[in-house]
Amino acid sequence: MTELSNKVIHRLTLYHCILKYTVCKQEYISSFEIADLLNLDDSQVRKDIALCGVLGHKKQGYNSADLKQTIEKKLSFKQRKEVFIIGAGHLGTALANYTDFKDYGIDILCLLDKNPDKIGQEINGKKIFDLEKLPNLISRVNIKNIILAVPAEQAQAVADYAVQCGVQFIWNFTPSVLKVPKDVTVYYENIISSFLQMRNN
Amino acid sequence: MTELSNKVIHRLTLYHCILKYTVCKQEYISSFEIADLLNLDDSQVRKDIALCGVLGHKKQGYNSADLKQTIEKKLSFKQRKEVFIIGAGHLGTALANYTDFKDYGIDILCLLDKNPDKIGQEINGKKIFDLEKLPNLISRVNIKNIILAVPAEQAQAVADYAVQCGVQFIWNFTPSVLKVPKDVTVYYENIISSFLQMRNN
DNA sequence: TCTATAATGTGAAAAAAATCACAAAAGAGA
DNA sequence: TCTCTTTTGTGATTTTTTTCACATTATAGA
Repeated sequence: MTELSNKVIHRLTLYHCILKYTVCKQEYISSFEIADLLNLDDSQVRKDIALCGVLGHKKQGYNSADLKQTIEKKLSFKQRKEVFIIGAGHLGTALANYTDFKDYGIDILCLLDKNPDKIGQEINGKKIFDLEKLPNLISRVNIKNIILAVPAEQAQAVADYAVQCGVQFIWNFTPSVLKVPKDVTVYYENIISSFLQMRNN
Repeated sequence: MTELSNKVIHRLTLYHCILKYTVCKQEYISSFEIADLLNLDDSQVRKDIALCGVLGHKKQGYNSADLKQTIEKKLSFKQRKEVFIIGAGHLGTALANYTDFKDYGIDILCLLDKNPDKIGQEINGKKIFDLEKLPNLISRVNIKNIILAVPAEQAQAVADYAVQCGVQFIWNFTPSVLKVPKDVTVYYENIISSFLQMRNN
């Protein structure tokens, strides 16, 4: 079982998006159809699919249901990752409301915020706790993953606090680079960067 | 003036995030410092910076203010792109509230939605119009760019309508692949794909 | 049953990206 | 003033990714 590169994972995710909608409409899908929708080279699509171990059928293409399911397995949609969202502002709220997350293995346990008006409220069935409760929560459920969705100015300070509480993994939605110890992983989600790339093309 | 690749743009955006915070604290920053914060190779940082045309100083590094400003120029932060947000749900609302956008050249004109309860309301000073008004708006301001932030099930139908109204450019925040004519550009913003890449590392 | 063709699967080549390695030089400190 | 060190700038190399090209073959239709 080969490791997939990020590029391949990204494309497979897009193939899966296509399959979600075509699977009930067409039994087979060809590499040309997929390539055409995404402006890719068809041989690349075939190579990506080959990495998943799915075999196509000459003159027909790939079995949609089979391919969809295999991508899900290969990308481990069933494997769970539980996270706290820190920051219950607009972005944190949008993420907490993003119901698709669970289909891909993302479980949002609850939100944390410093704003007393927000503490105690619920978003999409998820409680908002006082940020001070983070150590309690971590020791109780032993989850050390957070989504950071606070204003950029507060990002470093909140990250420092989270790290101090034992957080090991930060999915950073703020447009800021975090200084963290070597054993803590930060993954940058940067909408601005996407935009600038987009504009450049 | 060389074209920058998407990878370079992505990294430059992150360097800029660092500079935003260090520029007032330290006059010079070295390729090693940047590389260390982002887990990159230092020579790569230097090559990226060289592409911007910024010269460093031996034994000191790069002038922070100069580098920051040059990145802004190179990535055209000042160049504006005006967009409508289609979908005033949680995601659309979060995006409309994302005040940083304007610093990077993104101007959100207004939102559009089909929900009568939302039409007429305002988010962060931006009006929510009836989606039916899209043709009027397009002809009035001649902006043909949209951010698509509707539920995935509706994405294709709404995209079809938008294309029919003359939209040329779609920044697609829904987890779905859109079938559009060849002259329409779709740019996929896929949080799920990021997550799956992240998990794989 | 036969044939034409549309699709796969995959080596080979090309292009792009990342890493390595090191000369050069500017500044710090003796 | 001299030396040592730190950091840049950049060729060369390696690795990764993409594209090209085509042999193969299963199926649809005659």
